Amino acid sequence: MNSFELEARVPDATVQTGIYAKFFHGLANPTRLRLVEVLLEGERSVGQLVEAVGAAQSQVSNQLACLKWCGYVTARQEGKYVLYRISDDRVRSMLQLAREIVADNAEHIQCCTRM
Amino acid sequence: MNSFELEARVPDATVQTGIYAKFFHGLANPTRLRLVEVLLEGERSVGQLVEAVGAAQSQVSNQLACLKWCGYVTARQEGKYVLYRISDDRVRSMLQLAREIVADNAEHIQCCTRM
DNA sequence: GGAATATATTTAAGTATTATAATATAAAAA
DNA sequence: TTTTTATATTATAATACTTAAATATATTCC
Repeated sequence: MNSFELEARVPDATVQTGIYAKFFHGLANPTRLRLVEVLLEGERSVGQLVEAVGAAQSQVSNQLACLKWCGYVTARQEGKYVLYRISDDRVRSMLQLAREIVADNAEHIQCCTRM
Repeated sequence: MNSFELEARVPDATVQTGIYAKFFHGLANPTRLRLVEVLLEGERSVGQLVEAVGAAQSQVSNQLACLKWCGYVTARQEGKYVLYRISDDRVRSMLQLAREIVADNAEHIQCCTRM
């Protein structure tokens, strides 16, 4: 039984929810979130991103691939460079909203020790 | 060396980013996201949530604990029930924004196979 | 107080993610 | 065409997450 057949047994709401969970998963990693933050300042090459986030080149490349799958970024080749940019500027609003929510609920937020 | 000492060596931006990454991680799981969606309709007991999302009681309880750590929900005891609710209604806006971004970038989004 | 119900915690096994290192590809420069 | 530079892919070991089952706690009802 493949994943399509599996999903057919699950209520629609649940399938849909899975897509958004994956979407949020894109931002659920410090390196990826940092990459998104840097890219919100403008288009960057992989090399520039490696320097900006201070992670290994292969990791940055892998995480960029993940962000691309999730639809956060798009890439274009420019000579020997590959330039990445944010696909949709509303990501900026989403991060801003998250910052506000976290700030205003600081007393409820602790360091997540489980899960 | 504990986590505080470790964090002291990392640039501030990175530490801050970690908090938001954890915050997004709260929504990066289908069961938790579904719980948040149900709770956006109103306060619910654990039992009601178990029925609504169709997961085991212990899992729901664990995921609720995670959402509580992340600051998404707060709980209060009401007799023998524990009632959960969304801490901040702006979570609704965040989910709506995510839906719009996903919808408008459908062509870039594929099923994330790596990471 | 004891049984029943509601919720929380713990444990363990299975699975997925992450970081690192090594290797591969592809464009540009020499 | 060889070398260099930029990026992508793959493999793997370490870690984290998820799920399910078992058990614990806490409240109400009898």
